[in-house]
Order: sequence, then C-alpha cells, then structure tokens
Amino acid sequence: MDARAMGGNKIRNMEEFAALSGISRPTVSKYFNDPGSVRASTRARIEAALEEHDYRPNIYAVNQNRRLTKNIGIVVPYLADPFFAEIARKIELRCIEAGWSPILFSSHGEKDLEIDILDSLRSMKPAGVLFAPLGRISDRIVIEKFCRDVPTILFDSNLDGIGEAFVGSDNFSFVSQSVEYLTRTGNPPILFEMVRPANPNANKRRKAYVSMMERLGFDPQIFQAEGDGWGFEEIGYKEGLRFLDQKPGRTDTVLCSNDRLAIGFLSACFERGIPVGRGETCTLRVAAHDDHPFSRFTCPSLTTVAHDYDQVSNKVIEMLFQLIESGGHFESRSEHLYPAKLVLRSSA
Amino acid sequence: MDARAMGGNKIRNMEEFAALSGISRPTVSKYFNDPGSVRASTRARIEAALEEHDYRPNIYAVNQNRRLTKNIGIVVPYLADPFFAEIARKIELRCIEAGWSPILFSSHGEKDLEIDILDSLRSMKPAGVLFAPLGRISDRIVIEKFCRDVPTILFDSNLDGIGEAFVGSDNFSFVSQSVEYLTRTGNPPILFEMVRPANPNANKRRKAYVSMMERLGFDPQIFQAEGDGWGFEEIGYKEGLRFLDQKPGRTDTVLCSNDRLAIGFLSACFERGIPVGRGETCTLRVAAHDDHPFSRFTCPSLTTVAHDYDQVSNKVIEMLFQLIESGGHFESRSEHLYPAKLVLRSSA
DNA sequence: GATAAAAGTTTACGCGCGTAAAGTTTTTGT
DNA sequence: ACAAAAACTTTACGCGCGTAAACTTTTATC
Repeated sequence: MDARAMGGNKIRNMEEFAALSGISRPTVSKYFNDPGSVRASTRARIEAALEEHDYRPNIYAVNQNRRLTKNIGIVVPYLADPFFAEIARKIELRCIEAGWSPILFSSHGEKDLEIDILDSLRSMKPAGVLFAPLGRISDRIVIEKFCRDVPTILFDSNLDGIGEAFVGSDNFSFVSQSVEYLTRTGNPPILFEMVRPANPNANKRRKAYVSMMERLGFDPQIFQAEGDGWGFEEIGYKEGLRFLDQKPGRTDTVLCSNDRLAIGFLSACFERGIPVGRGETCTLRVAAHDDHPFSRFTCPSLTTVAHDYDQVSNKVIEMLFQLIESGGHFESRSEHLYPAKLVLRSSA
Repeated sequence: MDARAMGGNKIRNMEEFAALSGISRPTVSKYFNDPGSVRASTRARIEAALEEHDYRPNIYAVNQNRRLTKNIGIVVPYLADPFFAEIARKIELRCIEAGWSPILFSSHGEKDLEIDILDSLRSMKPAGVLFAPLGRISDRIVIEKFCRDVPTILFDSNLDGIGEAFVGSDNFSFVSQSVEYLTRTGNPPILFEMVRPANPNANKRRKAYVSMMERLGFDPQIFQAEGDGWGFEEIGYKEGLRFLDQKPGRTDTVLCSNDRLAIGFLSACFERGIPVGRGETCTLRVAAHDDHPFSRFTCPSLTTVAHDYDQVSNKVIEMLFQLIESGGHFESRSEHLYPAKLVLRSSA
C-alpha cells in the first residue's frame, strides 16, 4: 500500500486537492473564500475530501493575492497587566468566533517596540486593527501615519483625532462615582496617583477628581507617587509606605488612581498595621478604579469602580466589524465612552 | 511636483525598489535575507535608498518561497495568568532581539482552541515553536502529530516523549524546599490543592509532597479544593473558607500548590480574621509555589518558592535556537529542569 | 599588474493561489 | 419541456519574491 492510498498522505497544493475532490481548482478556491458561495452538492464533495486528506490552503499564497487578509491586529501596551490580558482575551475570542484571525501584540511598555509592531502590522495587510496605545510616550506622528494606512480603532486610551473611532471607559464616570461615594459615606478622599502616569486616562482621572471635589465644595488634595514604568504595584507599595509615614493632609480616605496602585498601597497599609475598611475599628478607607481581576482578593477586598469589560469589548468588536464592512473608513470619527460601575467591597 | 519626486512615494515591489537603489533585484533580495552577505558598498547604497523610500518586502511573498519562515510560535495555556504573561514577555523580547518574529498565542484554557492554534501554526511554517500545553485536557494525539511536523520545544508542563526537548522547573525542588522549611521552622504542612488540577505540575507537586513528608517521618495530609477552570484565586478563596470552617486535621500550616490558590486562600484567612504569618500572634502559616508576580503584595506577603524565570526563559530560547540550527531535530530528546528558590516573606 | 575569487547583473523559472474570460453543464422557473 | 440563470470547467495570467544559471565586473592576493 503506497502513501497515496492512505488517508494521511500530504497534499502539496490546491491543484492536487481539487483533483482528489473531483472539483476544479477555481471552484475549490471559491469554496475556501466562502463555503456558502458554492452549490450544496459540490460543497459536500469538497468537505468529504477534506475529511480524508486534511488539506489547508497555503496562507501566504492566499494572503499575497488578497488586498486585505483575514487578520485582525490587536495591540495592547502591556500584556503582563492582567487588565489588558483580560480584555485581549475577550476580544481575541470574539474575533475567532467570527472567523477572523486575531494576532496579539504587546508593546511591553516600550515606545520603540510599539513603533515596530505598527510597522510589521502594516505589512501584514490586516483587515483591521484594534489598538490600545502606550499613551504619553507614544509616537503620535508614527501612529497617525499608521492609522491613515490601516483601518484602526483605538481603545482604552484615546489619542485625539487619531484612528477611525475610539472605544473606552468614561473616566469621569469612574471618578465621580468613587468621589461621590466616599464623601457621602465618610470624608472626601485624597487622590493617590503617579507623578508621570504612563496612561492618559490617569490625567483625565486627575482632572475629574479636581472638578468633582470642587463641585462638592471640597479641597482637592493629591499625593503624587514617584516612579516610572509599569510596575504599578511596586510603586503603590513603596510610595504607599512613604505616604503613610509622612501623612500628608487628610489621610483617612485614599482614592488610588487605579487598582494596581491600590494593590501595592494596601500591602503597605498591612505592613504598617493600619486597619483598612469601613468598619468602626478601621482608620483608613481605600478605593480605586478599574476592577482589576485581582481586586476581589486583596486584603481587605478592594472597593473600586469597574470597567464595563463586556460593553467595551463588545463595542470594540462591533465597531471593528462595522469598519471592515465600510471598507476601512468611517464618514466621521466617533468616540464611545462607557460608564463605570461602583463595586462595593470591604476597603471603603 | 509629482508623487514620484517626493520621499513618501509608495513602492510596489522589490523590482521597483531595486531600480531606485541602483542595485539588481537578486542582490537586493540577498540583502534582505542577510544584510551581511553583500558588499559593504552595495549595502550602503541599499540602505541609503531604504532611508528615503521606506520599502519592506512583502512578507507573504517572502514566506511563500521559504521552506521555513522567520516566525517563532509561542503558545501558552492561559495568558491572563500573570505567570504566563511574564514568561511570554521575556521569551518574546528575546526572540525580537535575535531578529525573529515571535507570534503569541493563548489557548485560553480551552482544549479545542489549543488544537486550532497548533493547526494554524502548522500552516505558518514557523522556524520553531515554544509550547506550554494545557496539560491534563490536552489532546496528546494531536500534539504528538504536530510535534512530528513542526520543530517544537515544550516548556512549563511536560508531556512525556513529545517535542524535541522540555524545559521547566523542577517540581520536586519546589516542594522539598517548602516542606523542609516549614517543618524545620514549625509544623509539617497540609497540602492545599485542586481536585482536578489543570496542570500536570500539580500532580508532580503532590507526589513530591507525599514523598517528602514520608521521608521526614510525617503523615501527609491533603485538602482537595473543588472547582475547575483557570480561576484559581476564586477557588482558593471559596475552598479556603471551607477549609477554615471545617478545620481538617492539622491546620496551623498550609502549603498551597501554587501562588494563585494562595492569593485566594489568604483572602479567605483575612476575611475570617485569622492572623497569618510566622509571628507569635499568628495562628496560621501559609506558603506556596511559583512566586507569582503579585505574591509580593499579598497580605501578608507570601512566602513561596520561586521559578528561576531567567534561567528557564534563557534555556528555552537557547534550546530553540539550537534546534533551529540543527535543522529542526535533535538526536535525542532532553529534559531540562531548573531548581527553584525559596523566597521568605511574611506569610510563613 | 596579472589572476583567481568574490560579488553583482541578467535572465528565467517556480511557489500556491486569486481571479478573469470563455465555454459547458446543471439548476431554476414557468 | 424549454429558456434563462446559475454554477462549474478549462485556460491563462498575475501577485512579489527566492533562487538557479550563465555571464560580467569588482576586489583581493602575490
């Protein structure tokens, strides 16, 4: 019995497979581009042949001849941040469900890498790109140029006027809820944030904090944590210790700009033996924003304001598919901001 | 001034670019495959032209004509787990440094997705693949077949005899150190693990625990947490509460199979008001394995046994490059296990 | 400065597939 | 049952690049 007689023989190309299936190559090609575009009977014959011989079209040859591929680029600033890992996971699964090939990239917090990624993404001829930029350190010129060439939807952090659309959470919604809750149930909070936040959302949150506090008739107070990079927990911890030791201004209610800072901050509180929470015996309340996947498991569990992960990822996907159907360009750029939801836990 | 006179004009293919650079296409092709393979003077001319016209070879045409591409596949079982995010980050950066194109995949904990990934990876003609399987639920037949076709190195979790090599941490080293430390400085621990662990490492750790305890003359005790999937913190928390309430056997020293379970477990302890640590006032000690990126920030900070991330990722990369140079096949399959390091923090 | 070696040029073919054009067969509607 | 429409077959070309072969030019060696 020679190899050709067995099921596992290797097929070189579509020509050979077409011969085996008894259908002409152009029709087989048509089938692979859209199985519904061929007659049910021929489709059955092709799929029968497919069962036995497990052939797949050469993706490189296919993509060479398409103007656009079936690829979807997904770029996040830092994948080791569980927040991005989680949102990337949702988006990726959605793309797969819809028959696209998501390709995931992480800028790893580095500007040059972000540029490289866009560069190689451009030559990949993706049908669309979902892009969460690094933010402050991003090269706007490069990104702008990229977005002119490749159908791109920004998410998480916005760059004014760049990309076909933006989808993200409404930072004002986060802060207004946290500040309102904290003041209503206790004292107005001091804001704990980084001096040089990597993400533009942090700046928006600071502004929202200030305006919210002023609106409520309180004096905004901000503690700026030193440190750079994406090791937010570490910064929250170290600067949290500094904060606790020097006790600047009001110190019984702290609002961290994001959960990762809060995770570090809570760790510092624990180490200093400061009871955190809303109980009678507690001397400090801590809240934050994002609803990081691990915030349920801090000690005490973190009161925070949650992204509407599902809404955001749904909308991102919806806008992407819409963009692809529109031929890669929208009439006008739209921004979609989703309100956040207060999540009451034990820390405040 | 027409478009051709400007710097930003688009170049269709290598033919056009070669004409602009004044070098023949075959030589330009040679340059892109290995810049060092052409004379310095011609290289300079090509790179000068490259500065002005920013041309890049069509990756699909390139890859179609290569037997193997410059792609490196990286597959992890669950990218939203910071452990894998972190190791993937290291590996990815190494590949980029060395001039390869890493492509990252996450099986998202799903067997079918793992199979799909291997399937599309196969048709990508990667030079090599670094693969951390799901483990228990993986389809061994499919993986075995894949590894016969594509040069693959397994990491993190081993499948006997599959792949060209395995690189990972030595589970016995983890457990022997934790058990030894806990017994030496206090009482022998009870093991807290999942009933149906997703990862084969968990099984090895259980065996190591039992044999280590017996060697030391103690009675092994195991608490098996109910629950499936990759939400380990949640399982650690819920079953931690159950554990604390029913107090099975010795309960003053708990060794969690991994840090993520411990994060949940510590959260449960906090909620029950149980002081954890090695201090006089503490009634419970908790330790675990992995040195998860967040274990420094638990309350109390988690005493654990750390993977040697650097050693493992270095070795994985080293083996991969070696494999590629060897033409995708090793004489014999080797397994490289790295010892872990005890990290003393506050929880035990 | 002669000569061999190295590098570059020209020409040509092949990779695997998308897709157009012209002709043939099958299906659909009445 | 017949005409029109739809689907399929055959033939052919193009995509952008790798690469081999034969030839020419530049560089290294003594």
